[in-house]
Order: sequence, then C-alpha cells, then structure tokens
Amino acid sequence: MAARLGVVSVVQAVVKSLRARIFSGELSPGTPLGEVDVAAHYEVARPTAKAALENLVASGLLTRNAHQSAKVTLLSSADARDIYRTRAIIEAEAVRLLASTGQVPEAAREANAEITALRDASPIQIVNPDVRFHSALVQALDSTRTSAIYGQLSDEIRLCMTHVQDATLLNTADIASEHERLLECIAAGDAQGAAEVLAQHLSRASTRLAEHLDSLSQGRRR
Amino acid sequence: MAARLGVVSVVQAVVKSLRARIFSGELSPGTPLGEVDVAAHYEVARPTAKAALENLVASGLLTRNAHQSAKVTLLSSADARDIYRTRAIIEAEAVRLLASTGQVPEAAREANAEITALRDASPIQIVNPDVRFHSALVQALDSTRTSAIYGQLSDEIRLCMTHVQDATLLNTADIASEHERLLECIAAGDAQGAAEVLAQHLSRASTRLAEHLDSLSQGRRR
DNA sequence: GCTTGTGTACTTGTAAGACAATTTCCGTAT
DNA sequence: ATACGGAAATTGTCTTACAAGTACACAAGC
Repeated sequence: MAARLGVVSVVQAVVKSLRARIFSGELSPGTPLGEVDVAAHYEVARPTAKAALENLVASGLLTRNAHQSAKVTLLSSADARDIYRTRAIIEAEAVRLLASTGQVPEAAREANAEITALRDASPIQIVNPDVRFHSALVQALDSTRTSAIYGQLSDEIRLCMTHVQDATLLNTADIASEHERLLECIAAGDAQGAAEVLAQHLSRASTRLAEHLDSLSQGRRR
Repeated sequence: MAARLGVVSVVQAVVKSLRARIFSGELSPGTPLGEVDVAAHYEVARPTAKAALENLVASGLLTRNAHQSAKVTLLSSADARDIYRTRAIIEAEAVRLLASTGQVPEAAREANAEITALRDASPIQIVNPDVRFHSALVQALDSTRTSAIYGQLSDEIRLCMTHVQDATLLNTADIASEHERLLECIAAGDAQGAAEVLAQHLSRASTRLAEHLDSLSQGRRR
C-alpha cells in the first residue's frame, strides 16, 4: 500500500506539481504548456504529460484548443462573477443548514482565527485560510458531491487570486470580522441573517475581483 | 472549423458511444469494461480506450480501482440521496430566481407538455423530458459553471434511473401536475411557494429512488 | 504598400508494441 | 479446511512512429 506517499501515480504527481506551480504564480496566465515541454521538464513520456494536462484542462486551470498548446487559463471578470455566483448558491445553502442546527464547524473557527493572526501579514497569505474557512462550511453539509463541486470552484477561485496576487483587494481585518459575524449568526440559529451576511461578503469580494480583472485586461491591452 | 460535426475526436466518439450504451441499459451496472475489451470492440488503440474510460470515470459513470477493470458504477441509495440533495440546492436557487422575475422558461414548458403527452406511455420514456424540464430551469440561470455542474449530476441521475428502469417509481400524471404547479408559482412570482413545491417534488422522488435501490441491493444479496 | 496564397515548422491526435507492477484467483501443501 | 505460493490477467508507464491540423513567415500578385 503506497497510499499516503507522495507518489501514487506519475500522472497525479505531475498534476500536483503543476497545480502548485500555477497557484504559486510561477506559471503566469497565458504561459504555454506544450506536451513536450512538460514531458521534458519532468522527464516523463509525452502520453504521461498529456494525461496530466488533460486533467488540468478538465479542472479549468488550463485551457486548450485543438492542436494548440495548453495555456494557463486567464479568467475574465465574467468568469469571476460566474464562479462567485455558483459558490454563493452552495455556500448559502450550507450556511442556512448550519444555522438551523446551530452547529459551528470547528474547522471554520480555526481557519478564521488564523486569518485574524495574519492581520499584519501579506494579503496573499490569507488566501489559504480564507479558502479553508469557506470550505469548512460546505464540508459540514457532509455531501460528497457538493464538496467535490465546491472543491473544483475553489481551484478556480485560487486561480483568480493568483491573477491579482499583488493587489490588496480587501482588508484582512474586514474579512475576519465578517467571518466572525457569520459564525455568530450560525451559532444564534439565525439562518436568514447568516445568509445575508454571506451574500454581502461574497458579493463584495466578487465585485472587487471582477473590477480588478477588468483593469488588468485593459492594462494588458495598452 | 469542424465545430458541429459529429466526430471531432476518436476519444470523444468512443465516450459518446459508451455513454449511450450505459444509459440504454445495454451495459448494466457492474459490467467490467477492460481497456483491451473496449479497444477491441471499437477497433481503436488501447491508449484511446484508456482515455475514454478515464473520461467516464471522471463523470462518475464508471468506477475504477487501481489495477482493476473499470465497471459501470452501481449507485447506492446513499449516493442517490446525495445526488438529489445537491440537485435540490441548485434547482432551489434557480426556481427562486426565476420566480423573482416571473419568467417561465419556454423550454421547461415544452418539456412538461411532452411529459403530459406521454401520459400512457412507458414510464421509462419520460426520463428524457423530465431531465430536460429540470435542466431548463437551471439553464435559465445563465451560468456556465452552474449548468456544467448540473449536467454532471444529471448524468448520475440518469444512471440511477437505468438501475431501476423496470420500476414505476412515480405516476406520470403526478409528475406533470407537480411541474405544472411549479411553473404556476414561478409565473405568479411566488418564490417561497415554488421552492416548497420543488423541495417536495425532489424529496419524494429521492425517497422512492433510494428505497428502490435498497430493495434491489438486498435482492442481489440473496 | 497591402492583400492573398503557399509552404514549412511546430504541435497535437492516434496507433502499436513492450515491459514493469499489482491484483486476483487457483492449485498445492500442511 | 486453511494458508501459502505462483501463474494469469490487467493496468501503469514508456518508447517510437506517423498522420493531421494550425500558425507563422515568406513570396507573389494586385
């Protein structure tokens, strides 16, 4: 059983590495990733690289047209809004359900504590705990498929973040306090209030992100 | 541009054919689909068959453990409930939004008319228009990602249906009338009412389907 | 000078063959 | 009857090869 070793499969290992490189910003959007390039970089066969690329294309992290090199996806502002809309649908339901039972997920509390602790750190640092906070809410639904869907959206959200990684889109303290208010509503059993706080939280983030992506694409056009 | 031709890729053609065979019931759940079998059947190379199988595994239609033949997924009652729960989240939001604008999607009306027309036909016949009815509601949201997610769930729902294809789970007339009530709520702008009708509709279908899958698995154990 | 056509280079799509690793199943021995 | 060992079957990966399509550049014509 090589269950918890880093390498279960060569393809998966390549996928994992490429994901990390994309999220780290080493591979900026638009960077062409040819099958032969990837194969040479990792010293694997081309079919292996091909499979890894196809996996990432399915995840939405890469984009590829027929007979063209795969490129790191450049998400438009419309994409960002679409992602956040879909997110909001799922998270809203999660929050309502949590409020109806009054159960506050421990993982969510911990993630927000981490955000609070990183108050003075670089804004890029809070991406990870922020994603974990929201994931914790969804995973509390205990639905395999809902979690799987949300995981895929999370990847695209992270991709968005890397596009605007230099920008301070939102104040860290504001994020933490909004999360805190959300947890309070859940604890108090206020489903309506929780849903509203969440909707505002996501709506604001979506708007900021979309505006920033728009300004970036315009800047690139010049 | 070979955009709207049937064959864009050999792999996709194999995938399409396998999907059809699975949904038609020709490939019953548990049927082993080895890479060499598929390759021989379609007279394609093994890597091509492999790619097609991986595609279907990603869709949830096939299941595969490492170094084992892929098998047509046998969905448990728990899976069915999970799928319906996830469905319900998305459709509820779609219905609420449609009610807030009072817009009834034309495609949904047409699909339900088709169901009504098939009142006396075989219950298996209404699967297609039923799926189309619900899809139309979601597509009215006009969100690429939400539609994509829902499409994947639809596939699994259809897979469930093929598992219990002989059973008359619900009365065709009842389905049509519930759909009708749902559309009336939307037209009247009654978001709350529409959400409730939908929730009941899905909840009942989910329960029936889950019960039937349970009885099937027990029958198989004997 | 601009547009159009062609040709070449690069990339992906598909195929065939081969070997390693792992699982499963069956036969044998205790 | 159970446990162990080995053979068969299957998948995972790599190598090689050719076909097909796209993109870019260069040249010819208007």
